[in-house]
Amino acid sequence: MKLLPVSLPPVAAMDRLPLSLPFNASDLLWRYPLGFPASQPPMSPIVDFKTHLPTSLTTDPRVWSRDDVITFLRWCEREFDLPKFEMDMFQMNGKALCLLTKSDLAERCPGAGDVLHNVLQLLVRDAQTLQRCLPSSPVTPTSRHHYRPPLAGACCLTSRAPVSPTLCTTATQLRSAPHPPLTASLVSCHLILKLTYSVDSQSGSPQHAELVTAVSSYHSSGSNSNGSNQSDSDDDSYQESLQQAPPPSGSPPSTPAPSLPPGPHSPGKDHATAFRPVVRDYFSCDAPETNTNGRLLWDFLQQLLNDQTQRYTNYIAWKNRETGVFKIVDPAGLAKLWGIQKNHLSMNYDKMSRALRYYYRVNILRKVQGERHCYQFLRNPSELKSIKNMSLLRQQMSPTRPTPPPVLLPGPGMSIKLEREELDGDDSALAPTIDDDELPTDLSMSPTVRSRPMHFPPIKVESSDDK
DNA sequence: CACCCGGAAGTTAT
DNA sequence: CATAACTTCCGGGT
Repeated sequence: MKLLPVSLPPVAAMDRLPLSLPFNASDLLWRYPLGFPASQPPMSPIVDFKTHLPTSLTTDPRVWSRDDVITFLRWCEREFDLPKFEMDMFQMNGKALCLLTKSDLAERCPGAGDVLHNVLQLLVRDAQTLQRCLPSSPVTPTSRHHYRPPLAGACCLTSRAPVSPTLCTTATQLRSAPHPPLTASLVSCHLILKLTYSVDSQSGSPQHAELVTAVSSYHSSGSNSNGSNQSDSDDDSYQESLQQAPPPSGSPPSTPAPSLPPGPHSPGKDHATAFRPVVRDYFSCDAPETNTNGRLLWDFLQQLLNDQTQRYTNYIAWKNRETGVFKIVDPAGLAKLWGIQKNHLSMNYDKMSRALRYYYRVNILRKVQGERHCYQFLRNPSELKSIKNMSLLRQQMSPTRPTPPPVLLPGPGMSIKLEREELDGDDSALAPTIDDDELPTDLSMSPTVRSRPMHFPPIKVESSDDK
């Protein structure tokens, strides 16, 4: 009997991707999530079973015909060594199948209901996620906008009823077509916001108005986003229209760059066979639960930093990719982008940098001392995602959170900085070697977590290309 | 004055 | 409802 596709994969499978190792020679790939296609991290067991779906089936079970349902059930019998299904009990299309509860399924196929239910749930959830994922720029709103029901008017940008083969074509084209420059992304953002809000009968609401003006405002400020002061007070310059707004300075012309995960997807049946493998190249879409998709700040920064066409180098750029050191070139501009991403339109560098500082305590980031706007990633993206998984797993598997090991608090007069300098030792290491179990992922101010001292002394970085 | 730091409290999505 | 991950504000240091 094969591994059942249950919701929670074994911890060992999730937290030990090859790339999550401490930084040995082969791990220099760690700053290059976009280099993965050549050496993809292995798929999680959850996702893996989908690769074996009959090619005649789309990945979205909700669009299956009756025949598809039968095909799927036959496949499940084989794939999971299930007892033979009574096919008369499944004279329904995929949509109906998906509506069956676990107990419904258990009635229809005793002993296999759970498996069937899990498989279907995973397929549905994945399909839903992929639909939400359509806009691929990191500078687009995530969760709160895309979790709304698909909207006809927005389908070209966000999602569409799952059956459309045209979307499949569109999605493929989107991936292969020249990637829109930032301006286009923001216009898309604007359109998505407008359309999704109008669904809620909120068009014209203060929030709606604010969103639109904020994007416009960003465009107008983009022309002079040279790192100079551009704080909250620029919210009063909304005059420029989106169409007239110039792209951010130095924004390169459109270039092919299907770089920003996740890619668009729809399971149009005719295209499913050819389409499915392509979609899986975007590993961030492989595991919906772990796809932060730019919602988290570190992920957002990584996406900007690793943009294949380097569209965001005027905002943020690697200083040393190997060591994870990067520089925020345009603090105000980057903060704006982050604000748009999170729909916190009064975001500024002060606030964003506070969020960055919270990463210090969990060893995701550290400051490059003496270098303005320079930070260093201490963990690669795959590690961070793995850690996130572990954290989730822990919460789901144990009713009580394990208490962190006792840590000596620095005395009242002792600053953390001093302690860091005293620690010393593994400074020469390219990157820290911490047991994942030690790494807190909770950024909250909980005293149980906060007391952990930093392990790494501040570093100096060669600043040849920086003043 | 612009960073940078971290405490404290609040917010939002999950 | 609990929690994670910020967001917002701020006083203090460089």
